[in-house]
Amino acid sequence: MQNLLHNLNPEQLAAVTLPAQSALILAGAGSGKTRVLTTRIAWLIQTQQVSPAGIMAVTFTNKAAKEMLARLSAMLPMSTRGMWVGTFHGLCNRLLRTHYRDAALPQTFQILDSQDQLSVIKRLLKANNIDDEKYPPKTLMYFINNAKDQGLRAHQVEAHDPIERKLVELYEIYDLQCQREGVVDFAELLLRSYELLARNQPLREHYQQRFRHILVDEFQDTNDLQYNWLKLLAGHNVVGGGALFAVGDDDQSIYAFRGANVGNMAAFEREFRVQNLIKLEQNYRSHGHILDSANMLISNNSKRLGKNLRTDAGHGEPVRIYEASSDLEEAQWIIEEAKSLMAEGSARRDIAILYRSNAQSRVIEQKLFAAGLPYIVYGGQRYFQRAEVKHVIAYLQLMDNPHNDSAFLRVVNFPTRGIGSRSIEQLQAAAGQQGISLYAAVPHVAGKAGSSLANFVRLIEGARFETTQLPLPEMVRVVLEASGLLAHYQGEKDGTDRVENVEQMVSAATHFVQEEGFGQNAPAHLGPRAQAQSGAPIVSEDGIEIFDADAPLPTVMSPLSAFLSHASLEAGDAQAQAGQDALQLMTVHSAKGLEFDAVFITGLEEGLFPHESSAREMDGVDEERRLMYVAITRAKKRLYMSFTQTRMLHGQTRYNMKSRFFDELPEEALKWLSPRVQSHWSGNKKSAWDEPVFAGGSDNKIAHQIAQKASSGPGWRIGESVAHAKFGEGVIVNLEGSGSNARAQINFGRAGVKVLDLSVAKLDRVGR
DNA sequence: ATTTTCTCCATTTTT
DNA sequence: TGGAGAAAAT
Repeated sequence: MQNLLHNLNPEQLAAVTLPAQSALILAGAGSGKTRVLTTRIAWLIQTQQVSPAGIMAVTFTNKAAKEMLARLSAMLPMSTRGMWVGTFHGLCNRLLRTHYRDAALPQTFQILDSQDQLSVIKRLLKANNIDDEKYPPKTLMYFINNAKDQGLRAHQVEAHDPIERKLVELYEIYDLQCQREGVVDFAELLLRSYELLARNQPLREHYQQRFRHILVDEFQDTNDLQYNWLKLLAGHNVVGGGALFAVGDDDQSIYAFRGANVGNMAAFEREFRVQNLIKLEQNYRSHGHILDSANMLISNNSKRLGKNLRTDAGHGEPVRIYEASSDLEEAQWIIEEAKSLMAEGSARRDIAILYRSNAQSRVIEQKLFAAGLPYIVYGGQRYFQRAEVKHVIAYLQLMDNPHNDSAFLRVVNFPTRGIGSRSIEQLQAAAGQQGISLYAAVPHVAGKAGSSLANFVRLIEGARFETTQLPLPEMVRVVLEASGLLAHYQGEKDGTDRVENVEQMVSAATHFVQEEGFGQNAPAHLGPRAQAQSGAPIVSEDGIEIFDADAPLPTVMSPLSAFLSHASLEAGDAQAQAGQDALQLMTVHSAKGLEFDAVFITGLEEGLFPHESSAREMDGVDEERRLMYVAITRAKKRLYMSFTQTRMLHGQTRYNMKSRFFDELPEEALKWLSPRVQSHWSGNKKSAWDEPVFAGGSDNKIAHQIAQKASSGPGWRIGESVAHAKFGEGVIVNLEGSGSNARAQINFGRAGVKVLDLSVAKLDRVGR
């Protein structure tokens, strides 16, 4: 106990030991948020305020959930059995598996990932003869997910025009189709379990009674449906409801584009009448100059809950800023700097190179490759998303739930077995007419097509009966053989990677069975669920079936069903070599939650960061600023920022101005490394700007004035920076005409792109 | 049934 | 510019 609270700062201690009421913890970057969350749980249990079974902890990613669980089991002497720790989707899946009947789902319902969902939608559009030019599948998918994220079923969505009315209609058909197939998409997991709790009073009360403490991480990322789900579970406005402990940082809200609503923080404070708002402002990560930069930048946002990070570490190194002439030169500079950092003793894995959009990584990768430096790019394809792995999964899905049409179509003719598009069309017609699945429609197709389809059905049935008694990994092994997948990839040239990936499914299954305790002979120490005896449903006084909420999943779910959920909900790691000692390349978004000794923030140009499309969105630039805030606060000791004059984008050279965010940083914390870089289009190699002029703050302004006086006059060139009285600073993007007809197309960034008559417009040269 | 050619697109991402 | 996905050609 003493041990537990040892080394917490006063704010952290206050948060950990709050009374059992709903509370909001505003936790700044690097303020020990996860530590507070886990210590709170441990403290509640150790002081006997609640048993592990009374606790639910919700996260957004599996990684966060795993980390929390790992830290908890290190902290607590007892088992974490009965505690519900997981992602929103994972916990909803658990709820729906346990109460599948009440949720009107088949026991073996399967989870569609985004890929599968899109394929269902494409199929649906085709089956209903909808013009996919007018209704692009992606648009419909976005429409459906958006509605579900707001908790709305098709009939609850208001349609304002004929297009929307059609989308609503298609949403309705989509849900019916999913129900027929026994599949649910990600948003459906949440909506279905929300509706389950909302409509089923005994069930709702059961869980409200049970979870005395619900703790939520990254609360600023919750969408409306997630917030309402939490409200329901926590028994908001219910006498004796549980306590909701929400931890978040409004300044790090960067997922509005996927439905996250920062407003949930303020709503929570108001609706739960939060007495205890605690701010964690002590930062344990970054040096002073870095933190000052972050603080000043974010102070430009309005609508903040308000927070200022502080550190006990000194100022540290200044933030270094570099202007490059091109994206290639920027990449080269990064490599030189990274090399010198490494020469000073930095490990490669402690250096991160961040960018706003994925496309920016290419140039950097090329230069890194040429320099022979090892690197890892985050993001990309996950293990369970790979085509060959999805094929294996499709066979397994059909064995568990043959009505999954997506799975059926994926493998009915893979490896090829003479079932062409004509046969499939026939089958789809039959299935559509009867309102049944493709699998069920097979007997309705006559002729040669019918018999090859029947053979496929026999293959699936055979595999199922053969493997009913087998442990999961052996089941997978049989499927690899029986499906012909393994042979197919073995016979493929350059197929070694695929053979490897496909065979790895067996070890993935082995690993899963051990981890989750599904094996009959799983040793008792392996996991809480392994120790449980098979539990029978408990029937409440109302006669409603309430399973023992601690019932191990094996009692409600077959190992295969569980494994398939796992494959959908935990796509696996994208980068196999993660953790290796290599430079870390990633988008700013994926850097959230991570920290590095040294960080490069690249491409800080108007239009790129902040991104131009953010200008169109409500509070878009504020969100970009929060993104920049996240980027800055990743750095512990060294922070570099760079921008370029020219950049290749979509096959065209673009001339950009430096990001407005530079104007929002404290000058005393910055060190400008380069003068205005010698422009490659200028013949004059010996300009005044070859010498470093910008040592920092005040010098900068003086240099700026001198530059304007020294070089105003005609003879404009593309790429040159200019100043206009009304539009401010801009970059010449194009020149047209000559003499008195000469006009310049100028990108003024915030003011947009203007075409100005050079004989009329008063322009000044700018040396930044 | 596979390979080649064309067309389209282009923030950010987890589940 | 370059990658993915679809249509077209062998």
